[in-house]
Order: sequence, then structure tokens, then C-alpha cells
Amino acid sequence: MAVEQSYHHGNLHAALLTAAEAELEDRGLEGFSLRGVARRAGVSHAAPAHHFGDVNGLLTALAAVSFERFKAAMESTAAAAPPDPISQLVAIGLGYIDYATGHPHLFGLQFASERPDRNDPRLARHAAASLVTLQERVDALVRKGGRKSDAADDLAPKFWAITHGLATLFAMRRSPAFPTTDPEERRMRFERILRSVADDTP
Amino acid sequence: MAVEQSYHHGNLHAALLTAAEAELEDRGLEGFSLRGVARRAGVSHAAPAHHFGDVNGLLTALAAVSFERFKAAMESTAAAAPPDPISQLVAIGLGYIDYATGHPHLFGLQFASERPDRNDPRLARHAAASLVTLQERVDALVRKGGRKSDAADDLAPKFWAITHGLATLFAMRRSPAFPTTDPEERRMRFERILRSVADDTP
DNA sequence: TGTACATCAGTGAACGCGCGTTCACTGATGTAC
DNA sequence: TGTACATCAGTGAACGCGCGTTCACTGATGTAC
Repeated sequence: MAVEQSYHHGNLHAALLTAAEAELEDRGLEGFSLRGVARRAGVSHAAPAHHFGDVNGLLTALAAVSFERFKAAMESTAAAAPPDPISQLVAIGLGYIDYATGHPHLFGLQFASERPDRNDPRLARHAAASLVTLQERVDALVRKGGRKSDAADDLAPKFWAITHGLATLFAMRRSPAFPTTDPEERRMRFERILRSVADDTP
Repeated sequence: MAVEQSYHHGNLHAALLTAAEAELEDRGLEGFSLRGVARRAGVSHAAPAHHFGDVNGLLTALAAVSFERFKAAMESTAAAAPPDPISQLVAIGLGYIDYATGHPHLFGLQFASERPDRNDPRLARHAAASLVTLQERVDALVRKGGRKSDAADDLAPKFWAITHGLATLFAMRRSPAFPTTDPEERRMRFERILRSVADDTP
């Protein structure tokens, strides 16, 4: 850092988000504290208030950023996959699971915490946008046809639920019954399961 | 209570678990405190230590109890359902979702918290037993036959994941994209989706 | 180019709070004889 | 049946801790003229 000796930080907003992410992934939501974030950023613990109001404001901003990156991660997985609608949808699911595995506490903040303010426009926007990513692939698949019409209505919730279930249960090791297996094998199993849901033409 | 004026409580162990459940469902895991539990039980805040050691001991015991009731809830839903293997499995899934909906924070404690001691034998036993309930129905369904063999291997994780995904995303209202609908309609949708996973004979 | 002044960003001390845990204690219960 | 004593269950006061928030402040930056 070239600005180290300066009184003003210059980019504290971004630095605090980075520190908050590290704090969250290290200590979990229960151990997360504003003072811990400030410590990591090397700044007085009163400084964050200037940028985020209070601790929930910071968590809200962090959740929004995480949804943004979550969406980008899914899109990039899909970009590397074959263009047919089924492979595209499966790729979105795998990207979803990979993100949850790689950032378990950010993922938990996005979906399982009551601390972010869900009415915050920025958070709401990014949360909705990340789901559009999945919905678009479902729509493309349904448009292709060859699918029972009532099953088509259920495809989005069904595919989303199985992806979310795999992400939380298996990727986050919260599965007492299924031993952690080789990561490559696990990924193949995820892919097989997701494909079986995406590809249920009669 | 007939023992109200007595110095000794008589059944404080059970009373503390009841109070802990109320505290958890009222204030969530983040707001849960040992002192709050003692307050609810009308007892000194040093008393719980006698029965559970520390706060995590209490949460561990509560998680074990919750797994026990979770299993019982699934079994009773299944008992009221038709005896064919598919209906039985679907009923287990619906019982799973109902429990999560009715006791969101207990459910979160069971599956998404790092505070209970997962190595506690009693907790581990009840957690494993509750999944056996699901596995048995899957086994019965596979034994009946008429199913592709590799799909049979994936059926348990697949069914479990979709059930868990529906429970966490929809039942707990963490679904930004799907508006909360009429409970009866929602239940029918859950049933339709679960059945489509259970009944994928080629 | 230089000066005055407003605005902004971060400081550091202070506050009050609720928490979990410890510990000497006391009241109640059960058991031995 | 009665007494002495050990054990058990719950008390209440005390502790130290880290937390979020507030607030008067100071150092740095930007702008007007």
C-alpha cells in the first residue's frame, strides 16, 4: 500500500468489505464483529460507521456483493459448458454448488441469515438478478419443448431446490450420513443428479 | 405447578430444555442466551450449568431432542399415508418439510449450526436415526424394482437433497423469487415435485 | 499562485450492556444406623 | 421412629470480557476567490 502513512485511507469502503469477508469466513456469522473487521482493516473501530451506518448495514452490503459474485460465478461456469439447454442448466447448478462450497459463510449470509436487510434495494436487486440467471436457463430448456407442460411449471423450483439442497447438505459437510468422498467423484455425482432432474423428458 | 414453592425444582432438566426451545424459536440462534433460558424457566442463571455444563452443552442436548422429534414427525406422516413405497417416501419428505416449517430455528440448529457438539454420542445417534427413516423408504422403493440401477444409487441423496432444498428455500420463506402462496397449494406443489423425483421409473 | 474556509474521513476515549462462568453458600432430600 | 450426616440441586453475588454506539476531536482534502 502506497498510502499507508496517510491519515485518510482513500478506499476504506472497499477495504472494509474485504475485511468483513475475511472476518466472516474466519469466524462465522456468530463470531462476526464490527471491531474485528476494523482490526483487520487496520482502522479505528468507529470508522465503519461512517461508511455503513451500523453493523447490519455492513452485513447488508456484504450480502449484496456476495450475490453479485455468486451470479458471476454461475455465469462463468455456464460459459465454459456446452451450449445445449440441458448442459447450460446443469452448469448453473454446478456453479451454484461450487460457490457455496468455496464461500460457505457468505453463502449462509445470502440465504440463511436474518441480519442483512432484505428490503435494501441494492441487496434485493442483486439477489433477484442471481436467480434470473437460473430462470433464463430453465426458460430456454422449456422453450426447446419435448416436456410435459405441468412438469415445466415445476422445473424452476424443482431444479433450484435440488441444487440448493445439494449445496447445503453435501458441499457444506452437513451430511451425517454421506461420507465426504473424493471431490472429483462428488462433482460427477452432483452432475449426474442435476442432469437427471434437468433431462426428464418423457 | 404443585412444587412451585419448593427449593428444588424436581424436573429442571426437562424444564430447561422446554425453555431453551422457546428461547430459540423466539430469538433465533443469534439471540439465544443461557441467561434468557434461565429467566424463562424462572431459575437462577447459574442453574443450567448443573445439568448441561455450559451453553453449548444445552444446545447439543436440544439438538438431540429435536432430531428425535423430527424423526417421530416424519414417521407419523408416513403412518397416515398409503402403504405403497412411493407414497411412503413422499410422505417422509412432506413430514420433513412440515417439521422445518413448524420449527425453523430448531431445524436450523439441527443442520446449519456449528454450536452443537456433533461428536456427542446422543446427538449423533438421533441424527443418524432420523436419516435411517428416509433411507428405509428408499430401500423399499428400490427393492420393489422397475428402476434403472445407477439411478437407484443416487436416489437417497437426490431425494434427500430436494426435500432439504424445498424445506430451507420455500418453507422457511428464504425464497426471494417465489411468492408465498396458499399453504394448501404449496403443499400440493411440494407433493407433486417430491413424487416426480420418487417416481422416475423409465 | 496563494490564502481562507468548508467539508470530509478517521480517531480515541468513554459509555452502558448483556453475556458466560465461577464459587462459596444454603436449603432440601435421602440414607445409615 | 428418630437422629446424624452426606449428597444433591439451586442461589446470588462477583468477575472479566468484548461488544456496538456515541461524540468531540483532528488531520487531510477540496474549493472559492
